[in-house]
Amino acid sequence: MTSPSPMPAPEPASAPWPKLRLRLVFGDDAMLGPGKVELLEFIREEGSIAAAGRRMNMSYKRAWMLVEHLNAAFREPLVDSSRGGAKGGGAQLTATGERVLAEYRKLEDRIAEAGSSEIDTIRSLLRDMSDEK
Amino acid sequence: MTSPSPMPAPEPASAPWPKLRLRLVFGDDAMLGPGKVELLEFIREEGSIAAAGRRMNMSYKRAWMLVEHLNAAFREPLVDSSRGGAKGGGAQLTATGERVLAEYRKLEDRIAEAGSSEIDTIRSLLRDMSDEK
DNA sequence: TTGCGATGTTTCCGGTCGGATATAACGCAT
DNA sequence: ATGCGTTATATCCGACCGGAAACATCGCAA
Repeated sequence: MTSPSPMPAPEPASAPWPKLRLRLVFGDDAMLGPGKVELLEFIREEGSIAAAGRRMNMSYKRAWMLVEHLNAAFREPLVDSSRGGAKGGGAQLTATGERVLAEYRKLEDRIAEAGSSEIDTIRSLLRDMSDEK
Repeated sequence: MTSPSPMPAPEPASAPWPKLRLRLVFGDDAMLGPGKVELLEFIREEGSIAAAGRRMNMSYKRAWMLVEHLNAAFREPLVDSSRGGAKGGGAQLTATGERVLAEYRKLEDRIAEAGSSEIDTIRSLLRDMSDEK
């Protein structure tokens, strides 16, 4: 019988390398990558551009600029922000924003699975990183 | 019946967007992405780091630095270079270099296929790029 | 009506990245 | 021995990026 051990870790936890990052490039300088996506995720959780930026160790200026670029790149804005009000203002994802976020995450999963073979091969060729500074 | 039109284009040719880029991150600043891989490919074709760099509009300094980083990141070097000789010197991929290059390209193909559904969805949400400056 | 907290916007400035440049080392051909 | 073309390496410097900070704006609450 299979061990009933309550292994809560679906991933080995000892081999996060190499980590896969993907970026969608559409146009000369318009792109969607891990950074903007994580920002979207944090905006969704925090309800604020500033708070999301702080959580990512990012200046408000940069966070706001990324949101502006995101909103400009898509037909409909991904982030809806408002000033004033009880809590001073805030921001949340639009339906399109939620959609893009979900789709990107799904894409990540699909890709990690589809490429696991090649990734393993490349990892086997990598230098051991246990002694890196 | 379906039209027997000799549609030769499996892709619309007008919609290369979004283009997918992937990067393998292993460590704090060690990574493998489209840039280094293309450099590997050109070194293989040109037999020279300098020529490959020129082909990519890249200074020799930068090209050489990328090769150095590549060689440092893997157990065995990916590029074997030599100075002097009839043609002044040259560089070519090692067996490991060929392997990594091929594996990365294969990974790209696998991923483009596995993620086509999500990519299409995201593309449908993108602003039309036909009128970009 | 005053205050608050967030968004929106501008200006300033320092660190860093990478190009340009110069130079040395190398090994074969002539 | 000299020349050549490439690899290898150091120095200099301008451009660009992004953070810091200051400030204006907004709308509700007290």
